[in-house]
Amino acid sequence: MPELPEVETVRRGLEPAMVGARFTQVIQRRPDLRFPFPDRFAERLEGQEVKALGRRAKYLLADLSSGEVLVMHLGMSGRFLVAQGGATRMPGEFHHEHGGSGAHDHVVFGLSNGATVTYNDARRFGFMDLVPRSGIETSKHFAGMGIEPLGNELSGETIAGLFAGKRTPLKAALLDQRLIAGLGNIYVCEALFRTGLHPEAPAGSLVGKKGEPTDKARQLADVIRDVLSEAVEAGGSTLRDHAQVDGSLGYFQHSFRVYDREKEPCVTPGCSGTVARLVQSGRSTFYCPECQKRS
DNA sequence: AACGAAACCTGGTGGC
DNA sequence: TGCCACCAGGTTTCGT
Repeated sequence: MPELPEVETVRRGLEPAMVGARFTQVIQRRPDLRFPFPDRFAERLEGQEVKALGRRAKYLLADLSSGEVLVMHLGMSGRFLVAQGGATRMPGEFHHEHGGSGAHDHVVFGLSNGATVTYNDARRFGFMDLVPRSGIETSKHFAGMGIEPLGNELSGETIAGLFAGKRTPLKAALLDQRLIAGLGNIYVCEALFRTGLHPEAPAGSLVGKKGEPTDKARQLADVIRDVLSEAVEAGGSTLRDHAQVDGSLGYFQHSFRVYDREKEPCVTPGCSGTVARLVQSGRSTFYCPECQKRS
């Protein structure tokens, strides 16, 4: 589910249920997800108040009164569902057979406000960790992480600095979380299409002779911000299941221009091209060969 | 150093 | 209908 817009959507959904509440009971149903849970995971959470819920790239960070931060990553299939306490469960809203709930509910957080937050992850590529707030920037998850694409750092200049001299394809450079952190396969495809850049063009081709950004580099920075913002606004993208913590759907998938549109006509007005698919470092890239020329 | 492929796991789908 | 190969929003690890 999760690139940056989906994670941000989850954060916004979890915030009212978690912030200001204490963990009253934490049920951890297995010893590991992608990685082992930290020692005494449930005990270190129980009794702690969630002071704030933040996001960095594709990570969720719950600030705890203990001074620790609950770090959560959703991997490919991680989902959260919030059930409000007290209220009778809405029949069929979620917890139905294929709703992503039940078989792969790995963690259940009971909160002092009566809410129940369930983490479900069929493929278990997600993980959770507890790290001290102080020094979180240098903790293993965040040391070396790239810039936040919705933050102030992203610009043509920073892209030029990050991509200078790189022969690696633009697609790979944009997926590299050490450079820009938060983009994934969908939004990279969409951003390259909107900018009219070929996914196999070398990253360094966005940098001028004196290290200055090309026009395309500046345009790409704007496009990345736009596409991510629009997706957040739409509640993320829903590919196989709900995107939001109340079981509702994101709808940005309806705004995809190239992603998963192989063989469909290019949406650019007047373009007679057809969306093509290629595989780069093991992942599908969708693009329009007419609009996105190697430069 | 830099790159790509494979690995991790389960489930859905499309083609026969 | 049934089976199976292939594909999936991510990241780490292992070979070149």
